[in-house]
Amino acid sequence: MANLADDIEAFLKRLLRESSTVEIQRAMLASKFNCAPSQINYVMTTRFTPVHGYVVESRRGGGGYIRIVRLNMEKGEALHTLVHQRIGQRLTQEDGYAMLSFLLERKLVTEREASIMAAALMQESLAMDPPYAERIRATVLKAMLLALSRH
Amino acid sequence: MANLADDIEAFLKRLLRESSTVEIQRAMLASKFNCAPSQINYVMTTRFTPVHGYVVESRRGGGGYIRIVRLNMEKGEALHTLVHQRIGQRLTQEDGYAMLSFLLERKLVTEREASIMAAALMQESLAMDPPYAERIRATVLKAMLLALSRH
DNA sequence: TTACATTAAGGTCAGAGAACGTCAAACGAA
DNA sequence: TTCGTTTGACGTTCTCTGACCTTAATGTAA
Repeated sequence: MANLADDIEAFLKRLLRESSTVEIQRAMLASKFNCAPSQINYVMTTRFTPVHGYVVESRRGGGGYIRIVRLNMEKGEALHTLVHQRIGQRLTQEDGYAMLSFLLERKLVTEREASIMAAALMQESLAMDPPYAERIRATVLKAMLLALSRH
Repeated sequence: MANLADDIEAFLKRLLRESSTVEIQRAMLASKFNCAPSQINYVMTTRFTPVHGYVVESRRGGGGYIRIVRLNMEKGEALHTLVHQRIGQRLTQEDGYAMLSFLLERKLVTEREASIMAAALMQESLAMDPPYAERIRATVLKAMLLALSRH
């Protein structure tokens, strides 16, 4: 117990109780805990994943940082249930749309938001052969923007 | 974290909220921020590209200048332009995110909406091998829902 | 007027520096 | 042994600078 990773986790979570976002510099934090900088990455990947309710963003280069964002679990409980229990490895378009109308009913998303997501899930947005990521992404974004322009 | 490029970007964008055109002298701006003149070019090429919604014109020699023009578009027009002119057959994550910040700056999307779209464009959402549509869609929807729970 | 020189801009590019990321190997407690 | 932890070497990305280049306006002498 009381190993380094746990200490760093505790330290960060204490900060995250104050505010929903914490921004640190990797080298700073590492020197504060007298460890290798890569230890910070280890803590991020083992303790601050979306499954744990956090999202980690970072930027390299001068002025770089690591930012941890605490997800709103209570408010997002339905969302987390969907993410972690209802959506498996695969998802059909119909099932996806069904979830969207569920989210709409519960007023967890606005109509605009639902239409954005529907666009991203459209068969036409995702079916590509060969499906290189950049091509798919272009199609997806176009679809989402077109969906927006209907409102 | 207080890097120069971000400061200069913020300074210029504040000016660009007042008027749609800003004209500066490179050396002036550089000395105002205590940096090398070429730093200004760096800011231009990384933050004020057409994808970000800006056009930069300049002239050398005596009386030279750098002029930044904010592309001013109505809502429908902006979306239409993005879809039909800025997004080609392929789209990198970087360019996609730049467009999202363009949409946010112009208040054409809310932060929630932008974060949904960012999620759909994430490399992790789209890079799958082999990328059958149903698998991609599952990843994409998970990502979008997680994005929602940040608000 | 022409031609050339000077001065006053901005442009480009390579390289250094500043962060963060990855991964395999070593370590260590249960 | 096993599995989570920890480190260090090496990689990638973003920022920033300085030397050198190009272009435009102006001044000057023939």
